[in-house]
Amino acid sequence: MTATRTRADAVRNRERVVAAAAEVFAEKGEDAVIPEIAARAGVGKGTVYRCFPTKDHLVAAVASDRVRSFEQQARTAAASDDPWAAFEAFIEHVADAQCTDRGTLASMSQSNELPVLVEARAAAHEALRELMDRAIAQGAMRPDADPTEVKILVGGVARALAAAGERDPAVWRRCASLVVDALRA
Amino acid sequence: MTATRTRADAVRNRERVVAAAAEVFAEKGEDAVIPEIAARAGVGKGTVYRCFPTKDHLVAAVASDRVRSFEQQARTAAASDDPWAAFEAFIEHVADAQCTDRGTLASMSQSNELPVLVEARAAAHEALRELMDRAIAQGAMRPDADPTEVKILVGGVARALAAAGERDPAVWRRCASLVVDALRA
Amino acid sequence: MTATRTRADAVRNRERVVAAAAEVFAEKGEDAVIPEIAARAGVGKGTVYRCFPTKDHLVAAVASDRVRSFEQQARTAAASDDPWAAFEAFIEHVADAQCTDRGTLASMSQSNELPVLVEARAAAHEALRELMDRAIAQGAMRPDADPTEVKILVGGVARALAAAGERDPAVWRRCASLVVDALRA
Amino acid sequence: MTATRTRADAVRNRERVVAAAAEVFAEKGEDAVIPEIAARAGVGKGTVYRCFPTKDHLVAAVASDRVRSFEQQARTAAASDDPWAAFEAFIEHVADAQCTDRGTLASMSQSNELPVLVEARAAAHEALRELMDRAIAQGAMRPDADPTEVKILVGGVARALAAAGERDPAVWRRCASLVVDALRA
DNA sequence: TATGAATGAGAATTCATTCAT
DNA sequence: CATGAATGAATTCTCATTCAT
Repeated sequence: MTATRTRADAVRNRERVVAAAAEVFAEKGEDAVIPEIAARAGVGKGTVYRCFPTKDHLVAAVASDRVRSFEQQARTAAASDDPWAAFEAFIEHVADAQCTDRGTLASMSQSNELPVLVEARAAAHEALRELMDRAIAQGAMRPDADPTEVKILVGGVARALAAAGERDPAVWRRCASLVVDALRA
Repeated sequence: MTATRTRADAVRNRERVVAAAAEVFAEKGEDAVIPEIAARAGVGKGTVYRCFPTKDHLVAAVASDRVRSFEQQARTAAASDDPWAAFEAFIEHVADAQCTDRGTLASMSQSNELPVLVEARAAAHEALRELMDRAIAQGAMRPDADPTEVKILVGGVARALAAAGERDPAVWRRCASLVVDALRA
Repeated sequence: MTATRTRADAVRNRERVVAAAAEVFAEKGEDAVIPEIAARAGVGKGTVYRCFPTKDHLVAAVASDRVRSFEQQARTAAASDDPWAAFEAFIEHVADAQCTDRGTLASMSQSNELPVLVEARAAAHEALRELMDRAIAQGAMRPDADPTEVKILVGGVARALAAAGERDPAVWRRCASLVVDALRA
Repeated sequence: MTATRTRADAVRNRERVVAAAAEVFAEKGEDAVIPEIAARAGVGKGTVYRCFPTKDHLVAAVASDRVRSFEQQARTAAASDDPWAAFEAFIEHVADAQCTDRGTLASMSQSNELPVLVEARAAAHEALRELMDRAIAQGAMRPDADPTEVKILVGGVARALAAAGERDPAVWRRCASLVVDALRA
């Protein structure tokens, strides 16, 4: 019971750290530093290292949170009556989310092979595969469409928009639309 | 004579530095360091700083060289009898070039706004616009195709493939093909 | 009753901490850290600090335990019928004990001047002096032999063997034998 | 020629760093830190790292300097007409030198296996072996005397004296005398 | 009282940039 | 001019110690 109380604080701090990290990664990308994350979270550096033994663990935690969220949305989309429409919406959502942080999270975590992130990626890949299989079965998506290439195109658009510093939502919406067009049956 | 000689040496040094930097950026990406570039060029660090006042100036020089090369190829393609076919070849070439250095140069220079690079980007943009205008006029490219989006898609594929550490040329060729498909009339 | 119970728990905790610390100091030497000692003792770090206000106090406690044990053995040896033989056995035992933990405890506590350790050292010194006085009186030990030098030689052999990472018992047995030879009448 | 001038400065700095390191190691032992060494040498931290890529390299440099000096003295002693007397003098000198820095350098470098130090140790070992072989041939040293044990005893005395904080030269002179006695034929 | 979360000073190390030679 | 030695700010990460629960 006493432990529960203490844990509550720790959980709150951990969440603050993750939230602050997400913010700082989004703003600074590769240049994000632990001291700023700690300051933004309102905790000491030591607390960050208590929650995440290395910076990579923190990156993995933030990135896998996002990837897990994509997975959930892909699963929901796959259960839709109109998988193709759900796929279109999914792509748009993913591009949107990745653009929000200027794509920096994706590039930061690219070489991160910590299990939590590796597993999240695999799960998301499976979910996307199922969604696409249904869209193909529906006859709306070209039969040779592959989840790997979708990830490359969508992730690439996010990265490129970030690189260009492009902020106009219309631009990425149009890019997402091109990706969708490329996959249409 | 002495001055000429000296000037010639300086030019040679500058070229060596740029060449060495291109190599090291391609290999090490963000982890490229000045000492290694200087060593690879066979000059002292001081010489690098004589040619380029900051590391960013060196990045801009290397990146703008590449962008200028793309510009030239776009201009040549625009002069082709079959602009659409030339466009397809151009896309493939650009993707290839960016994959060669694993996209690291692109990401390194993304936030670099030095004039030499800004101008090179603008010139390349114009050249690509002309190439695409001709392909559209030819009726082979969708009329609403925009150079901005092409750069985003192609640059994005290169970045994403680099991020994934994807080495298989077949993968990026297939991605490039999807991009082309998305732009076909 | 409650107070007694509590006191009993506290004593048990203190003993656990000391035992765990002795283990960890022996294994890790200077790299021993409080968190591991606490974990090994099955208590929280806070409990360690309740028992010992600083790490030095803990080191002093562990080291003085060992020194006190040496004192007891020296006293027993001094009461022997053959003090010289008892001295030889004592030297061997001490060298053995110090080698067991690779001499790390001795080096860790070398600059520790907390009273508990200072007093233990003084008591052990007295006990050794008595043992040696008897061996000298017996005519087996050189009359000018001094406890200070014995401690230096034996402690030194232990430290040096630890430093060399020497594990072969034959080596330190031979060194101990040289020390004994040097003291023989 | 120009290079020679520059090198002169660098050499001076390197020597300052080594000297400062020897001082700080002697005073602080394992607690010696690079910033203090740099400050004592009157250079920036970066300069220390320019001379020695890691702290271990610096430790190895300082320690091997000393070991090489011991080697030279052992070689000179081995060439003496009276090897036993030279051995006695050598032992006294070594104990003296090791006591000067409270033996801390010996313990710091114990686990350092950088080639410069490994080689210095091996050379010193050979020199000591030759000196002892001559003393044994002279009939003054016990025939079973072994360089390894001598190093253990002498190094041990130095360490133990350091540990005891013993400063009185008479004490270590007497200890050295005991070591010599133990080795006498 | 016991716990362990939080702290933050401080360590090793790196590297862009400056400047004496 | 070229060189590379020197600098020191900045980064990641550790751990003794404190203190809220």
